[in-house]
Amino acid sequence: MAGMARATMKDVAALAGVSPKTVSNVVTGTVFVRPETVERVQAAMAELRFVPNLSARGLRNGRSGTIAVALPDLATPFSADLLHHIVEVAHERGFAVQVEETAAEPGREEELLSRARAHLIDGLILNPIRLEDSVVEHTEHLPPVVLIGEVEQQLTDRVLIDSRRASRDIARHLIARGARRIAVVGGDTERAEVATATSRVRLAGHLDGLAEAGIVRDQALEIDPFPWTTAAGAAAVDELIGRGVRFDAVVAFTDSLAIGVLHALHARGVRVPEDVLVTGFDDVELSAYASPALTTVRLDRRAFAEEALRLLEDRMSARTAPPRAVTVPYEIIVRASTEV
Amino acid sequence: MAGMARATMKDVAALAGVSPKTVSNVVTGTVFVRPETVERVQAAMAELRFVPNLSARGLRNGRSGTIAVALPDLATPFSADLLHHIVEVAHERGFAVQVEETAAEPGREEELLSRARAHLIDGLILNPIRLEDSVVEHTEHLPPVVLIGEVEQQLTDRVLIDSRRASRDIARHLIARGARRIAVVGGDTERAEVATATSRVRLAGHLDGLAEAGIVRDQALEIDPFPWTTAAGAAAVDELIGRGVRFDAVVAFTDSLAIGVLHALHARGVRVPEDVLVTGFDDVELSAYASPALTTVRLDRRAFAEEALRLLEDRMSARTAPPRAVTVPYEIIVRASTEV
DNA sequence: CTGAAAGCGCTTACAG
DNA sequence: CTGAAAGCGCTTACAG
Repeated sequence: MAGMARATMKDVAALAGVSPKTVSNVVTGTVFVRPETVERVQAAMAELRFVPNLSARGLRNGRSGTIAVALPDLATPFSADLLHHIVEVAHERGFAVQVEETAAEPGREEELLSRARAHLIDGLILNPIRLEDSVVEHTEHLPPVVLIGEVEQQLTDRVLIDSRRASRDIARHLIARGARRIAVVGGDTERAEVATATSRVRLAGHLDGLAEAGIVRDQALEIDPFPWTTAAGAAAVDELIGRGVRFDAVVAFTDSLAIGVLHALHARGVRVPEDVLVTGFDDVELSAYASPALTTVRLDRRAFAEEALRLLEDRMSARTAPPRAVTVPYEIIVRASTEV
Repeated sequence: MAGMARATMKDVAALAGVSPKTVSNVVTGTVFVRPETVERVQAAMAELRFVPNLSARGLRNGRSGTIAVALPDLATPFSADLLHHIVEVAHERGFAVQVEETAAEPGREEELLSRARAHLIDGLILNPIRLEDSVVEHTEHLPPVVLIGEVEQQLTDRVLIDSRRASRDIARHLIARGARRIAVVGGDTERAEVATATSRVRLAGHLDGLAEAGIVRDQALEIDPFPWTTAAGAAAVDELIGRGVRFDAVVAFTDSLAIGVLHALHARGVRVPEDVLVTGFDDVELSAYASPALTTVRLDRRAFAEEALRLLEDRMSARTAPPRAVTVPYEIIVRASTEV
């Protein structure tokens, strides 16, 4: 706004012949003001094109009306759709949304948390990927934080899906269709130490499913590429085949990975679902349009966004209440990629 | 931050035994301060966990350090990837990014522009879809605005691709491969009045290509679904086939549409590229992994983001300079969907 | 129902 | 190189 002569409440007050306080009352609408006064003030605001200075309001109120959303990679279809819903819900509730991306550099989550207080933010919705529990521990120095996704600690409000159970359900689904050697793209027991929470939780669920069915785990079937892009999904299949590993199904831990898997199998002349079954996770829009259409796990992303915002707003008004967890339901969507 | 006893510069000054001014000098780094003083101040800041209040700074400076990015639909793979790059570049240059979505409601672009001054924003990157020129006209009441995409007016800084030429090149490519009856998904001459600028510009380029080759336009081949989702692309093909229209190629104005087109053709037993050639626009990550892989138009989205930010920063420091246009190059990527 | 005063936490001239 | 004062534009008690 540099260089522009913005009108202030004082200007509006002068033009309308009232005090700045009255203008403030009209703008915020918290106090009753006589209708003819309101009208005069509004006319003056219109004439001067008055827009309240939110920095000043923020300084005074200690609130900016902005929340931040931090996601690992904004370019991922899943993240993009989630952001879309969060922006929509936030808009309905009067919040602006600031975005941050955390996957690019290792220290970005910590940096973000430490800067969060500075950045005019009333709250933060964070989908953690490498976040150490320790960082979340000193919450008293942070604005309200809601964690979303595969969250393992319990010190913060969080919105979850039961990924472990979903992943087990996928394993059951494949085993029921005859799969015995299920490759896993996105999970690798040997690398569990450095893996993301998402990877660990989904792998655990998968292993639950194997164990139930009495199938012995074969770590040669597990591969966890980074990052979880479509290209990486395709490369993972090439790698497995290169290793000479036989498999009759592939579980991919995101749809983006799964679409790469489908592509690589197709390129090698492996038929899906006749030779190999394939599943994804997330149900992004394109999954229904993959060839063949992809069996996957759908969660209600709108509900996800709503719950996150609700927790955040509740936390803003009750800083010391005990942390809460909300679980959003999921659903296995069966499509052609596992329809034998 | 409500409820938290945040340390202020005054507190830091008191603890370090200096004046607030000195603390400010240390924080901003604009003035030389004696090293031992710097050290004392930094120790005090660390002890008190001091973080500057950006509302106060913004009020004082008239700058917030935040820019806004407004895109029609954040869930679109193309928008998501563009946002990813903008956030990355903005971060490098010290800006936070606020996002807005404009497609949801008709008046959202106007609303956004009118609120822009209020929302603590130093500048706005806007990908307009229905924006009336009139709105951009009173730029003196807005923060710096850079328009991106298919922009037809010249009153504002803008980053463009030459979509019209790219679309003509696609038509040439198809015609060179024998196509004569090219269906268009995303452009419809009859509906040009209500279409988006993207649709109009790309359709114009397509018609250029037909005209060059002496091919007579057939409006029965044109269809412009809304919104431009994958589902809509599939539906458009069904609609064309339902109309009984024959075609030997399909030009889709985004990759998302094109992937829907591929799916619908496959479902109907139409082979690509043997029976029908298909092209997209944008080169999103998945296009290389479609079946068959998609011929499309690639533009450098990182360059797009960089140019937009550069124009915005230039405009912040020179409000009255004449508006500039930067054109980002594109490239036709030929893949299996047109490889006969 | 409306006014006059004070203050949110910074930074920018103005002095020293 | 550092201090004391003033002010950015709001809103919140405090009076009337």
